[in-house]
Amino acid sequence: MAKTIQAIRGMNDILPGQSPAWQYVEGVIRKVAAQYSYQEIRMPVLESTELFKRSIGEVTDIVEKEMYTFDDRNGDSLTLRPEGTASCVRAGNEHGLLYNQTPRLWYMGPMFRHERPQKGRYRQFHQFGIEAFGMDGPEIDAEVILLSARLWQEFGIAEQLELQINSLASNEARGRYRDALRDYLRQHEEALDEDSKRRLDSNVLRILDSKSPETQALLVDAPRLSDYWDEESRAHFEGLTERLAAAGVKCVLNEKLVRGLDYYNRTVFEWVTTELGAQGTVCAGGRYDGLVEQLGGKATPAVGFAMGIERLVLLLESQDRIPSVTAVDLYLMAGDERAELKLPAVAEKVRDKHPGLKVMLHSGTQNLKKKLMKADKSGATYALIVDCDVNGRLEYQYKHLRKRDEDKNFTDLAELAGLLD
RNA sequence: GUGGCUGUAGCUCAGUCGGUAGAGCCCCGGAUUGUGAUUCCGGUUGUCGUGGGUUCAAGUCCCAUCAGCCACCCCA
Repeated sequence: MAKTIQAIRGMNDILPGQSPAWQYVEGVIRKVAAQYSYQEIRMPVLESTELFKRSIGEVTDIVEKEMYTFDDRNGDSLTLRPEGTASCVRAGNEHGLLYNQTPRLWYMGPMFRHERPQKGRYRQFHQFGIEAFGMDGPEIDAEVILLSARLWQEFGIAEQLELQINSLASNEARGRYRDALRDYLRQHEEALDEDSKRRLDSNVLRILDSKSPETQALLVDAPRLSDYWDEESRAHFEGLTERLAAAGVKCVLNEKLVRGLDYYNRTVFEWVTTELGAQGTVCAGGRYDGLVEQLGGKATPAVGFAMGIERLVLLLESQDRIPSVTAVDLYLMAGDERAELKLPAVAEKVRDKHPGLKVMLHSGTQNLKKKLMKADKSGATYALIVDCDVNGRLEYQYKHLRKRDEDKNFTDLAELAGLLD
Protein backbone atom coordinates (compact mmCIF):
# COMPACT_ATOMS: atom_id res chain seq x y z
CA MET A 1 0.00 0.00 0.00
CA ALA A 2 1.29 3.41 -0.91
CA LYS A 3 2.18 5.77 1.87
CA THR A 4 -0.68 8.08 2.74
CA ILE A 5 -0.28 11.84 2.70
CA GLN A 6 -1.67 13.94 5.51
CA ALA A 7 -3.07 17.46 5.42
CA ILE A 8 -0.64 20.24 6.35
CA ARG A 9 -0.48 20.83 10.06
CA GLY A 10 -3.14 23.22 11.29
CA MET A 11 -5.12 23.02 8.05
CA ASN A 12 -8.42 21.26 8.39
CA ASP A 13 -10.80 19.51 6.06
CA ILE A 14 -14.38 20.54 6.61
CA LEU A 15 -16.10 17.18 6.23
CA PRO A 16 -19.70 16.48 5.13
CA GLY A 17 -20.76 16.20 8.77
CA GLN A 18 -19.52 19.75 9.39
CA SER A 19 -20.45 21.49 6.17
CA PRO A 20 -24.13 22.07 7.04
CA ALA A 21 -23.00 24.09 10.08
CA TRP A 22 -20.71 26.15 7.87
CA GLN A 23 -23.39 26.70 5.26
CA TYR A 24 -25.78 27.81 7.97
CA VAL A 25 -23.26 30.28 9.40
CA GLU A 26 -22.32 31.64 5.99
CA GLY A 27 -25.97 31.99 5.03
CA VAL A 28 -26.85 34.03 8.11
CA ILE A 29 -23.78 36.21 7.60
CA ARG A 30 -24.69 36.94 3.96
CA LYS A 31 -28.24 37.77 4.94
CA VAL A 32 -27.26 40.17 7.73
CA ALA A 33 -24.56 41.87 5.63
CA ALA A 34 -27.22 42.49 2.98
CA GLN A 35 -29.60 43.89 5.61
CA TYR A 36 -27.06 46.65 6.24
CA SER A 37 -26.50 47.22 2.49
CA TYR A 38 -22.94 45.96 2.59
CA GLN A 39 -21.53 44.60 -0.66
CA GLU A 40 -19.27 41.60 -1.05
CA ILE A 41 -15.71 41.95 -2.27
CA ARG A 42 -13.50 38.96 -3.06
CA MET A 43 -9.77 39.39 -2.95
CA PRO A 44 -6.96 36.99 -3.92
CA VAL A 45 -5.48 34.78 -1.24
CA LEU A 46 -1.96 35.72 -2.33
CA GLU A 47 -0.59 39.23 -2.15
CA SER A 48 2.75 40.98 -2.36
CA THR A 49 4.61 40.51 0.93
CA GLU A 50 5.20 44.25 1.03
CA LEU A 51 1.46 44.91 1.45
CA PHE A 52 1.32 43.20 4.83
CA LYS A 53 4.63 44.60 6.04
CA ARG A 54 3.39 48.11 5.38
CA SER A 55 -0.09 47.67 6.82
CA ILE A 56 0.13 45.29 9.77
CA GLY A 57 3.48 46.62 10.98
CA GLU A 58 7.06 45.38 10.53
CA VAL A 59 7.60 44.49 14.17
CA THR A 60 4.34 42.64 14.85
CA ASP A 61 4.42 38.91 15.50
CA ILE A 62 2.28 38.32 12.44
CA VAL A 63 4.81 39.85 10.08
CA GLU A 64 7.91 38.75 11.94
CA LYS A 65 7.18 35.08 12.35
CA GLU A 66 3.69 34.00 11.33
CA MET A 67 3.38 34.68 7.61
CA TYR A 68 3.50 32.05 4.88
CA THR A 69 5.97 33.85 2.65
CA PHE A 70 7.79 32.47 -0.38
CA ASP A 71 9.36 33.62 -3.62
CA ASP A 72 7.45 33.47 -6.85
CA ARG A 73 9.24 31.95 -9.86
CA ASN A 74 10.32 35.41 -10.94
CA GLY A 75 11.75 36.24 -7.53
CA ASP A 76 8.89 38.38 -6.17
CA SER A 77 8.12 37.79 -2.51
CA LEU A 78 4.52 36.63 -2.06
CA THR A 79 2.53 35.97 1.10
CA LEU A 80 -0.64 34.03 1.85
CA ARG A 81 -2.86 36.68 3.43
CA PRO A 82 -2.83 36.63 7.25
CA GLU A 83 -5.86 38.94 7.39
CA GLY A 84 -8.25 40.69 5.04
CA THR A 85 -8.14 44.40 5.73
CA ALA A 86 -4.86 45.06 3.94
CA SER A 87 -6.05 43.25 0.81
CA CYS A 88 -9.35 45.08 0.93
CA VAL A 89 -7.67 48.48 1.13
CA ARG A 90 -5.27 47.51 -1.65
CA ALA A 91 -8.16 46.46 -3.87
CA GLY A 92 -10.11 49.61 -3.01
CA ASN A 93 -7.19 51.85 -3.90
CA GLU A 94 -6.36 49.88 -7.03
CA HIS A 95 -9.89 50.15 -8.45
CA GLY A 96 -10.83 53.61 -7.27
CA LEU A 97 -13.47 52.34 -4.86
CA LEU A 98 -12.46 54.61 -2.00
CA TYR A 99 -11.73 58.03 -3.44
CA ASN A 100 -14.61 60.42 -2.60
CA GLN A 101 -16.85 57.45 -2.00
CA THR A 102 -18.24 55.67 1.02
CA PRO A 103 -18.28 51.97 0.22
CA ARG A 104 -19.50 49.48 2.79
CA LEU A 105 -17.84 46.16 2.03
CA TRP A 106 -17.68 42.63 3.38
CA TYR A 107 -15.57 39.58 2.58
CA MET A 108 -15.29 36.03 3.76
CA GLY A 109 -12.58 33.48 3.16
CA PRO A 110 -9.45 31.68 4.33
CA MET A 111 -6.53 33.40 6.07
CA PHE A 112 -3.15 31.89 6.92
CA ARG A 113 -0.89 32.26 9.94
CA HIS A 114 1.96 29.97 10.92
CA GLU A 115 1.15 29.57 14.62
CA ARG A 116 1.08 26.53 16.88
CA PRO A 117 -2.44 25.14 16.42
CA GLN A 118 -4.78 24.82 19.37
CA LYS A 119 -8.49 25.07 20.02
CA GLY A 120 -9.95 27.91 17.98
CA ARG A 121 -6.63 28.66 16.34
CA TYR A 122 -5.52 27.09 13.09
CA ARG A 123 -2.95 27.80 10.40
CA GLN A 124 -5.62 28.08 7.77
CA PHE A 125 -8.67 29.71 9.29
CA HIS A 126 -11.63 31.65 7.98
CA GLN A 127 -12.72 35.19 8.61
CA PHE A 128 -15.78 37.21 7.85
CA GLY A 129 -14.86 40.86 7.75
CA ILE A 130 -16.54 44.15 7.03
CA GLU A 131 -14.93 47.47 6.18
CA ALA A 132 -16.64 50.86 5.85
CA PHE A 133 -14.63 53.64 4.18
CA GLY A 134 -14.84 57.39 3.90
CA MET A 135 -16.92 58.10 7.02
CA ASP A 136 -15.34 59.56 10.13
CA GLY A 137 -18.29 59.97 12.51
CA PRO A 138 -19.11 57.63 15.41
CA GLU A 139 -22.36 56.61 13.73
CA ILE A 140 -20.51 54.34 11.34
CA ASP A 141 -18.56 52.77 14.21
CA ALA A 142 -21.92 52.13 15.84
CA GLU A 143 -23.34 50.63 12.65
CA VAL A 144 -20.46 48.20 12.35
CA ILE A 145 -20.87 47.09 15.95
CA LEU A 146 -24.65 46.83 15.65
CA LEU A 147 -24.21 44.62 12.60
CA SER A 148 -22.09 42.23 14.66
CA ALA A 149 -24.57 42.39 17.54
CA ARG A 150 -27.39 41.44 15.18
CA LEU A 151 -25.42 38.38 14.14
CA TRP A 152 -25.28 37.17 17.74
CA GLN A 153 -29.01 37.71 18.01
CA GLU A 154 -29.63 35.76 14.81
CA PHE A 155 -27.42 32.92 16.02
CA GLY A 156 -28.94 32.93 19.51
CA ILE A 157 -25.61 33.42 21.28
CA ALA A 158 -25.93 37.04 22.41
CA GLU A 159 -25.83 35.90 26.04
CA GLN A 160 -22.43 34.29 25.58
CA LEU A 161 -20.68 37.37 24.19
CA GLU A 162 -19.51 40.52 25.87
CA LEU A 163 -18.59 43.68 24.01
CA GLN A 164 -15.39 45.30 25.23
CA ILE A 165 -14.57 48.70 23.89
CA ASN A 166 -11.81 51.27 24.13
CA SER A 167 -10.36 54.23 22.33
CA LEU A 168 -6.72 54.37 21.26
CA ALA A 169 -7.30 58.08 20.59
CA SER A 170 -5.27 59.95 17.99
CA ASN A 171 -1.77 58.87 17.05
CA GLU A 172 -0.37 61.93 18.86
CA ALA A 173 -2.32 61.35 22.06
CA ARG A 174 -1.48 57.66 22.01
CA GLY A 175 2.17 58.54 21.49
CA ARG A 176 2.16 60.73 24.59
CA TYR A 177 0.51 57.95 26.58
CA ARG A 178 2.98 55.37 25.29
CA ASP A 179 5.88 57.54 26.51
CA ALA A 180 4.25 58.03 29.90
CA LEU A 181 3.57 54.32 30.31
CA ARG A 182 7.11 53.42 29.28
CA ASP A 183 8.57 55.94 31.75
CA TYR A 184 6.45 54.47 34.53
CA LEU A 185 7.28 50.85 33.72
CA ARG A 186 11.00 51.55 33.38
CA GLN A 187 11.00 52.55 37.04
CA HIS A 188 9.73 49.07 37.89
CA GLU A 189 11.52 47.15 35.14
CA GLU A 190 12.93 44.49 37.47
CA ALA A 191 9.40 43.53 38.53
CA LEU A 192 8.24 42.87 34.96
CA ASP A 193 7.97 39.40 33.43
CA GLU A 194 10.38 38.54 30.63
CA ASP A 195 7.88 39.08 27.82
CA SER A 196 6.94 42.49 29.13
CA LYS A 197 10.59 43.54 29.45
CA ARG A 198 11.02 42.75 25.79
CA ARG A 199 7.89 44.73 24.91
CA LEU A 200 9.20 47.79 26.74
CA ASP A 201 11.08 48.62 23.56
CA SER A 202 9.02 46.93 20.86
CA ASN A 203 5.38 47.41 21.88
CA VAL A 204 4.75 49.02 25.26
CA LEU A 205 0.96 49.07 24.95
CA ARG A 206 0.80 45.29 24.71
CA ILE A 207 2.18 45.04 28.25
CA LEU A 208 -1.29 46.18 29.34
CA ASP A 209 -2.84 42.80 28.57
CA SER A 210 -0.03 40.70 29.99
CA LYS A 211 -1.29 37.63 31.85
CA SER A 212 1.42 37.85 34.49
CA PRO A 213 -0.17 38.69 37.88
CA GLU A 214 2.94 40.60 38.99
CA THR A 215 2.83 42.76 35.88
CA GLN A 216 -0.89 43.36 36.30
CA ALA A 217 -0.30 44.40 39.92
CA LEU A 218 2.24 46.89 38.68
CA LEU A 219 -0.26 48.30 36.20
CA VAL A 220 -2.77 49.24 38.89
CA ASP A 221 -0.93 52.51 39.52
CA ALA A 222 0.19 53.02 35.93
CA PRO A 223 -0.96 55.97 33.81
CA ARG A 224 -4.38 55.46 32.24
CA LEU A 225 -4.96 55.77 28.53
CA SER A 226 -8.24 57.66 28.98
CA ASP A 227 -6.37 60.44 30.82
CA TYR A 228 -4.46 61.05 27.59
CA TRP A 229 -7.42 61.08 25.21
CA ASP A 230 -7.59 64.18 23.03
CA GLU A 231 -10.89 66.08 22.97
CA GLU A 232 -11.93 64.93 19.50
CA SER A 233 -11.32 61.29 20.34
CA ARG A 234 -13.20 61.65 23.59
CA ALA A 235 -16.18 63.17 21.77
CA HIS A 236 -16.02 60.42 19.16
CA PHE A 237 -15.94 57.74 21.82
CA GLU A 238 -18.85 59.25 23.71
CA GLY A 239 -20.80 59.60 20.48
CA LEU A 240 -20.31 55.90 19.90
CA THR A 241 -21.21 54.71 23.39
CA GLU A 242 -24.33 56.91 23.44
CA ARG A 243 -25.50 55.38 20.18
CA LEU A 244 -24.82 51.87 21.43
CA ALA A 245 -26.73 52.58 24.63
CA ALA A 246 -29.66 54.01 22.67
CA ALA A 247 -29.74 50.86 20.55
CA GLY A 248 -29.70 48.68 23.67
CA VAL A 249 -26.22 47.20 23.13
CA LYS A 250 -24.28 46.80 26.35
CA CYS A 251 -20.57 47.38 26.37
CA VAL A 252 -17.82 47.57 28.95
CA LEU A 253 -14.89 49.94 28.78
CA ASN A 254 -11.64 47.98 28.79
CA GLU A 255 -8.82 50.48 29.00
CA LYS A 256 -6.28 47.71 28.53
CA LEU A 257 -7.76 46.69 25.20
CA VAL A 258 -5.17 47.44 22.54
CA ARG A 259 -5.16 45.69 19.20
CA GLY A 260 -2.24 43.69 17.91
CA LEU A 261 -2.13 45.32 14.52
CA ASP A 262 -0.42 48.69 14.14
CA TYR A 263 -2.98 50.44 11.99
CA TYR A 264 -5.74 51.00 14.54
CA ASN A 265 -6.63 54.38 16.05
CA ARG A 266 -9.58 55.67 18.09
CA THR A 267 -12.30 53.01 18.41
CA VAL A 268 -11.20 49.44 19.12
CA PHE A 269 -13.54 46.67 20.25
CA GLU A 270 -13.71 42.94 20.84
CA TRP A 271 -16.54 40.50 21.34
CA VAL A 272 -15.28 37.92 23.82
CA THR A 273 -16.66 34.71 25.28
CA THR A 274 -15.63 32.49 28.16
CA GLU A 275 -16.83 29.36 26.34
CA LEU A 276 -13.79 28.76 24.13
CA GLY A 277 -10.86 28.51 26.54
CA ALA A 278 -7.85 30.63 25.72
CA GLN A 279 -9.15 31.79 22.34
CA GLY A 280 -12.07 33.84 23.59
CA THR A 281 -12.09 36.61 21.00
CA VAL A 282 -14.70 35.80 18.36
CA CYS A 283 -14.80 39.18 16.65
CA ALA A 284 -12.54 42.20 16.84
CA GLY A 285 -12.06 45.43 15.02
CA GLY A 286 -11.84 49.14 15.15
CA ARG A 287 -11.06 52.31 13.29
CA TYR A 288 -8.00 52.64 11.05
CA ASP A 289 -8.06 56.15 9.65
CA GLY A 290 -4.43 56.19 8.50
CA LEU A 291 -4.17 52.93 6.63
CA VAL A 292 -5.57 53.93 3.24
CA GLU A 293 -3.07 56.76 2.95
CA GLN A 294 -0.29 54.58 4.32
CA LEU A 295 -0.93 52.19 1.43
CA GLY A 296 -0.73 54.94 -1.16
CA GLY A 297 -4.34 56.09 -1.36
CA LYS A 298 -5.83 59.45 -0.52
CA ALA A 299 -6.40 59.93 3.22
CA THR A 300 -9.65 58.09 3.98
CA PRO A 301 -11.15 57.25 7.35
CA ALA A 302 -12.23 53.64 7.80
CA VAL A 303 -13.65 51.24 10.34
CA GLY A 304 -14.19 47.49 10.29
CA PHE A 305 -13.93 44.19 12.06
CA ALA A 306 -12.92 40.59 11.48
CA MET A 307 -14.75 37.56 12.83
CA GLY A 308 -13.24 34.10 13.22
CA ILE A 309 -15.61 31.61 11.63
CA GLU A 310 -14.05 28.57 13.31
CA ARG A 311 -14.50 30.19 16.71
CA LEU A 312 -18.05 31.15 15.84
CA VAL A 313 -18.84 27.58 14.77
CA LEU A 314 -17.25 26.22 17.97
CA LEU A 315 -19.32 28.61 20.05
CA LEU A 316 -22.53 27.68 18.21
CA GLU A 317 -21.77 23.99 18.73
CA SER A 318 -21.08 24.51 22.43
CA GLN A 319 -24.49 26.19 22.76
CA ASP A 320 -26.20 23.59 20.55
CA ARG A 321 -27.33 26.35 18.21
CA ILE A 322 -26.81 24.71 14.84
CA PRO A 323 -30.09 23.73 13.19
CA SER A 324 -30.20 20.15 12.00
CA VAL A 325 -30.87 19.52 8.34
CA THR A 326 -31.76 16.31 6.55
CA ALA A 327 -29.27 15.21 3.94
CA VAL A 328 -31.95 13.31 2.01
CA ASP A 329 -35.69 13.90 1.79
CA LEU A 330 -36.84 11.26 -0.71
CA TYR A 331 -35.10 7.96 -1.44
CA LEU A 332 -36.08 6.51 -4.78
CA MET A 333 -35.78 2.82 -5.67
CA ALA A 334 -37.01 0.39 -8.29
CA GLY A 335 -39.05 -2.66 -7.38
CA ASP A 336 -38.30 -4.64 -10.53
CA GLU A 337 -35.84 -4.70 -13.40
CA ARG A 338 -37.99 -2.90 -15.94
CA ALA A 339 -38.69 -0.08 -13.54
CA GLU A 340 -34.94 0.09 -12.94
CA LEU A 341 -34.44 1.46 -16.45
CA LYS A 342 -37.01 4.20 -15.95
CA LEU A 343 -35.90 5.17 -12.47
CA PRO A 344 -33.54 8.01 -13.46
CA ALA A 345 -36.29 9.51 -15.62
CA VAL A 346 -38.73 9.33 -12.70
CA ALA A 347 -36.15 10.99 -10.46
CA GLU A 348 -35.74 13.84 -12.95
CA LYS A 349 -39.50 14.35 -13.04
CA VAL A 350 -39.64 14.49 -9.26
CA ARG A 351 -36.79 17.03 -9.22
CA ASP A 352 -38.60 19.13 -11.87
CA LYS A 353 -41.81 19.19 -9.83
CA HIS A 354 -40.18 19.58 -6.39
CA PRO A 355 -37.04 21.71 -6.80
CA GLY A 356 -36.44 22.02 -3.06
CA LEU A 357 -36.58 18.29 -2.40
CA LYS A 358 -33.35 16.38 -1.81
CA VAL A 359 -33.83 13.27 -3.93
CA MET A 360 -31.44 10.34 -3.66
CA LEU A 361 -31.51 7.62 -6.27
CA HIS A 362 -30.63 4.12 -5.11
CA SER A 363 -27.51 2.68 -6.70
CA GLY A 364 -26.52 -0.97 -6.51
CA THR A 365 -28.23 -4.24 -7.12
CA GLN A 366 -29.44 -5.36 -3.71
CA ASN A 367 -32.84 -6.80 -3.21
CA LEU A 368 -35.68 -4.63 -2.04
CA LYS A 369 -34.97 -5.32 1.60
CA LYS A 370 -31.45 -3.97 1.17
CA LYS A 371 -32.74 -0.98 -0.68
CA LEU A 372 -35.09 -0.09 2.12
CA MET A 373 -32.35 -0.56 4.67
CA LYS A 374 -30.21 1.85 2.68
CA ALA A 375 -33.11 4.27 2.49
CA ASP A 376 -33.52 4.13 6.24
CA LYS A 377 -29.79 4.58 6.84
CA SER A 378 -29.68 7.56 4.50
CA GLY A 379 -31.88 9.44 6.93
CA ALA A 380 -34.50 10.05 4.24
CA THR A 381 -37.97 11.00 5.40
CA TYR A 382 -39.74 9.26 2.51
CA ALA A 383 -39.12 6.32 0.20
CA LEU A 384 -40.69 5.88 -3.23
CA ILE A 385 -40.71 2.40 -4.76
CA VAL A 386 -41.30 2.35 -8.51
CA ASP A 387 -42.73 -0.76 -10.16
CA CYS A 388 -43.76 -1.68 -13.69
CA ASP A 389 -46.95 -3.64 -14.44
CA VAL A 390 -47.31 -6.13 -17.34
CA ASN A 391 -48.27 -3.32 -19.73
CA GLY A 392 -45.16 -1.34 -18.90
CA ARG A 393 -47.17 1.13 -16.87
CA LEU A 394 -45.41 2.60 -13.83
CA GLU A 395 -46.83 2.08 -10.35
CA TYR A 396 -45.66 3.89 -7.26
CA GLN A 397 -45.53 2.87 -3.65
CA TYR A 398 -44.90 5.63 -1.17
CA LYS A 399 -43.59 4.97 2.33
CA HIS A 400 -43.09 7.42 5.15
CA LEU A 401 -39.92 6.12 6.78
CA ARG A 402 -40.38 8.00 10.05
CA LYS A 403 -44.06 7.21 10.69
CA ARG A 404 -45.69 3.79 10.74
CA ASP A 405 -48.64 2.85 8.55
CA GLU A 406 -48.15 5.62 6.04
CA ASP A 407 -47.80 3.45 2.93
CA LYS A 408 -49.76 4.47 -0.14
CA ASN A 409 -50.04 3.21 -3.69
CA PHE A 410 -50.81 5.24 -6.79
CA THR A 411 -50.20 5.27 -10.54
CA ASP A 412 -50.07 9.01 -11.18
CA LEU A 413 -46.80 10.60 -10.00
CA ALA A 414 -48.66 13.86 -9.40
CA GLU A 415 -50.20 12.28 -6.31
CA LEU A 416 -46.78 12.40 -4.66
CA ALA A 417 -47.18 16.16 -4.17
CA GLY A 418 -49.94 15.71 -1.61
CA LEU A 419 -47.86 13.28 0.43
CA LEU A 420 -44.80 15.45 1.03
CA ASP A 421 -45.15 17.85 3.93
C1' G B 1 8.89 29.30 19.01
C1' U B 2 8.20 27.02 24.62
C1' G B 3 5.83 23.43 27.99
C1' G B 4 2.32 19.34 29.49
C1' C B 5 -0.80 15.23 27.93
C1' U B 6 -2.13 11.70 24.04
C1' G B 7 -1.49 8.45 19.28
C1' U B 8 -4.13 0.47 19.04
C1' A B 9 -9.92 -1.51 13.51
C1' G B 10 -13.84 3.49 9.71
C1' C B 11 -15.52 5.46 15.08
C1' U B 12 -15.18 5.17 20.76
C1' C B 13 -11.79 2.65 23.54
C1' A B 14 -9.48 -1.96 26.54
C1' G B 15 -4.81 -4.44 26.38
C1' U B 16 -2.03 -6.57 33.67
C1' C B 17 4.81 -8.07 35.17
C1' G B 18 7.60 -7.46 27.94
C1' G B 19 5.35 -13.49 25.65
C1' U B 20 2.87 -12.97 18.33
C1' A B 21 -4.12 -8.24 18.77
C1' G B 22 -9.43 -7.44 21.87
C1' A B 23 -14.68 -5.23 22.91
C1' G B 24 -18.79 -2.20 21.48
C1' C B 25 -20.60 0.61 17.43
C1' C B 26 -20.34 0.67 12.05
C1' C B 27 -20.04 -2.37 7.66
C1' C B 28 -21.13 -7.24 5.02
C1' G B 29 -23.99 -11.94 4.81
C1' G B 30 -28.02 -14.92 6.78
C1' A B 31 -32.67 -16.15 9.74
C1' U B 32 -37.09 -13.67 6.26
C1' U B 33 -36.01 -15.55 -2.28
C1' G B 34 -40.46 -8.22 -2.84
C1' U B 35 -40.88 -4.35 2.05
C1' G B 36 -36.56 -0.72 6.54
C1' A B 37 -36.93 0.47 12.08
C1' U B 38 -36.90 -4.34 16.98
C1' U B 39 -34.53 -9.21 17.59
C1' C B 40 -31.17 -13.41 16.72
C1' C B 41 -26.88 -15.97 14.17
C1' G B 42 -22.30 -15.61 11.41
C1' G B 43 -18.12 -12.70 9.12
C1' U B 44 -14.08 -8.74 7.76
C1' U B 45 -11.86 -5.01 10.39
C1' G B 46 -5.14 -3.70 11.87
C1' U B 47 2.15 -1.15 8.97
C1' C B 48 -0.46 -0.93 17.39
C1' G B 49 1.39 7.17 14.13
C1' U B 50 6.55 6.67 11.79
C1' G B 51 11.88 5.37 12.20
C1' G B 52 15.63 3.51 15.17
C1' G B 53 17.42 1.04 19.83
C1' U B 54 17.38 -2.63 24.11
C1' U B 55 15.77 -7.89 24.36
C1' C B 56 15.43 -14.83 22.90
C1' A B 57 10.81 -11.88 22.48
C1' A B 58 8.27 -4.87 22.20
C1' G B 59 1.43 -2.34 21.44
C1' U B 60 4.07 -2.50 26.32
C1' C B 61 10.84 -0.23 27.94
C1' C B 62 14.43 3.77 25.72
C1' C B 63 15.61 7.61 21.87
C1' A B 64 14.20 10.46 17.75
C1' U B 65 10.43 12.20 14.67
C1' C B 66 5.39 13.33 12.92
C1' A B 67 0.44 14.47 14.28
C1' G B 68 -3.61 15.80 17.70
C1' C B 69 -5.29 18.16 22.20
C1' C B 70 -4.48 21.85 26.16
C1' A B 71 -1.78 26.03 27.90
C1' C B 72 2.10 29.97 27.06
C1' C B 73 3.31 33.45 23.23
C1' C B 74 0.21 35.78 19.70
C1' C B 75 -4.40 36.56 17.64
C1' A B 76 -9.89 36.14 14.94
